[in-house]
Amino acid sequence: MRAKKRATHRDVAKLAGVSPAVVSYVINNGPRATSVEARRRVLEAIETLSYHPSASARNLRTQTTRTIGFIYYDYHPQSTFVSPYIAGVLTGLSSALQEVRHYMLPYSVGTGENLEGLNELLHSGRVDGVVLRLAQDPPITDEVLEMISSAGTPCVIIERPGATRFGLSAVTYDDEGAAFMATTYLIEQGHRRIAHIRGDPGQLSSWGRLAGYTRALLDAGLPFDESLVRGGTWLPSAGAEGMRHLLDLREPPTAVFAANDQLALGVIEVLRDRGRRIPHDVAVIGFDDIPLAQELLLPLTTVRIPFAELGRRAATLVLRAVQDDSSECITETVPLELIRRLTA
Amino acid sequence: MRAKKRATHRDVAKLAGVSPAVVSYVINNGPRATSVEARRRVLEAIETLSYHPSASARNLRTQTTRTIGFIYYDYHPQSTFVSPYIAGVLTGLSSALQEVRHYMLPYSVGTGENLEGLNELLHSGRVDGVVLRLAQDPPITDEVLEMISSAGTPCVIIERPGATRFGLSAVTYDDEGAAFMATTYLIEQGHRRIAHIRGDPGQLSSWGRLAGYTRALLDAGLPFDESLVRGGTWLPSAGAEGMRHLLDLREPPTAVFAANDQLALGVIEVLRDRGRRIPHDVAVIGFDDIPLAQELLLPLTTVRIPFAELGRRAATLVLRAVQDDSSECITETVPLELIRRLTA
DNA sequence: GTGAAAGCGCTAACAA
DNA sequence: TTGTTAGCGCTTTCAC
Repeated sequence: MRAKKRATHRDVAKLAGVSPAVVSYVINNGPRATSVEARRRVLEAIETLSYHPSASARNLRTQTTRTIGFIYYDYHPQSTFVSPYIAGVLTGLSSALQEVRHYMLPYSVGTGENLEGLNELLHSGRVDGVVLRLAQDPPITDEVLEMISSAGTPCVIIERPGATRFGLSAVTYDDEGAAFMATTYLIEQGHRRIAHIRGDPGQLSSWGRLAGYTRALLDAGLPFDESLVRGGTWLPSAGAEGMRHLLDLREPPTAVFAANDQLALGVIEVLRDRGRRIPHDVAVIGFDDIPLAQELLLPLTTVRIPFAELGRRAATLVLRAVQDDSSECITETVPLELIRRLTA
Repeated sequence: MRAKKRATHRDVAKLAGVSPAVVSYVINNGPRATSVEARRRVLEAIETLSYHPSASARNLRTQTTRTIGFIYYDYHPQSTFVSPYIAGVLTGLSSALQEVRHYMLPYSVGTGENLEGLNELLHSGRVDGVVLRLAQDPPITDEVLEMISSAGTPCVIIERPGATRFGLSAVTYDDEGAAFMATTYLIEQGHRRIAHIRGDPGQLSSWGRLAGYTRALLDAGLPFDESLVRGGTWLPSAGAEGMRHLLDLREPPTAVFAANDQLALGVIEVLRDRGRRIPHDVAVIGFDDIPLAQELLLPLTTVRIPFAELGRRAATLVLRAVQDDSSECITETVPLELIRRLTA
């Protein structure tokens, strides 16, 4: 059954009694006009033969593939896609591409041999362009950027501004501004002692969020109290430990701004164990808006990062760059939003 | 810069002073042997020209693409990849493919027009085979299966046994058996009143898990008490509501087997609010082992579904089917494991 | 062990 | 409006 050979455009042409060129004109609606009659016959022949153009032949002929690579850095080879961050981007990117009949080819880098594979991917013409989502720090980053830049493949970076050195477009967001917004919101609610659980100091986001928190305090004329800043990783356990320390303070905070939702989860667990009421005794704000945040018994107030939107915008930018070689490279910053739920 | 044309095998041949055929022999290590000297010169020329073979040309010539499609059903277009289920499969599948230098092309179905796109994907020769991960019930399923089957593309189904009607291989797991195992474990711990929070009755898993729970009770000579079965969706809220009812019973259960981890999360929140100690007063077991399960302050005892492993096995099967057209179709069942943590 | 040449299936330039 | 044909870059058969 699979032995039966697929029909080609020649078969269609023969059956329809036209030349192969006309078949192409009909399929592609151009670049030449066709008579109504010819068109009808071709369409009919296509139908009866259940003809589908060969993607490989088209790709070769047109030197284009309708495919965009999604290059991502592999933090945890065991569970890459499980991270809501990459997953969200992937969702937006793939659906945006699918809407315009393009395909997405995910490719993970992180190990040396994958890097060689990436080079091949970039140079083999398998993709028309790429979207990049790398971690913000590891040394691999520059190597990858260098590789992509020198391959000349149109590229858009997600979540990493300032790749301007390589002349690449980017879609990013403003950690500092959002942290400022979240903290200011707490202040407006009347809080005066506001703690911050920070993330991994090895990642830029962590610093941006800390900076926004600090600026909000200073702007409001509140003192910056170092003992109110805890944490140091992105995991719930750090949130829990941080909160325990904070509660043991002589003057505990009445509100906590956690650098991400996982930390906030840990914070909340401890508050519950200690019998504190949320948000009455202690208010909590997270960051990211992971899916679980709204499914909790006590839905989490948090700053939403619209990951899917990042992916969609990246799709638009990269497609534009593919189409118009001379399009200038720009950095888009998507606005972040405070999602008010029940914890603050 | 991007205007500069890429080198082709002819350029390499010319520079190395050999014929194009030899370049091919060297690149592919065959099918003909080459002299050491010729090989050296070709390799050198490749290096200096930084030549990379064109994927499109190869695909056309060899009628193969080193690409496997991953077709998935789009429950939530907004957050497809966020589901740990699809995400886990994707992780295993993509890394297994990448290891053998293949590519993965995710394609979401769920809307009518995507279905037409799927047909094109299958017939255009853009992929050598596909892996399918559909929901277990929606009507779209049969249509998709029919389409794939008639396209003759090698295909492996994930998480859905009994597609034997279409003669497709499958990788699946045993819900009933695992539920039996989990419940039996609770019985062995001395529990006599064990509740079950079930999932969405529209999905097969939900029934399998209920069946395993029931069988375990009967096997142990315990009565099946209908009032101990609650739930009806997969969401934490159903777990919470179910647990509230259970606690209000005249004789509340001492253990709960939740049909998935989200439900277990809801169960646990309620137990905490009501001041019950876990697992001392009430033991809780979940199902799935979502990433969060082990990050909780009280890590969750649960049945692990090795999603990444499902993906890896599917990769193996589909690659085999692609290579060997006549390979028979088989169903692999991956074993499920009880992960003992702190809630039971 | 190597070269010449055919041809994978398509698009588009050229000619009519 | 249509037919003819070259050629995208590669692999592989055939001839040497």
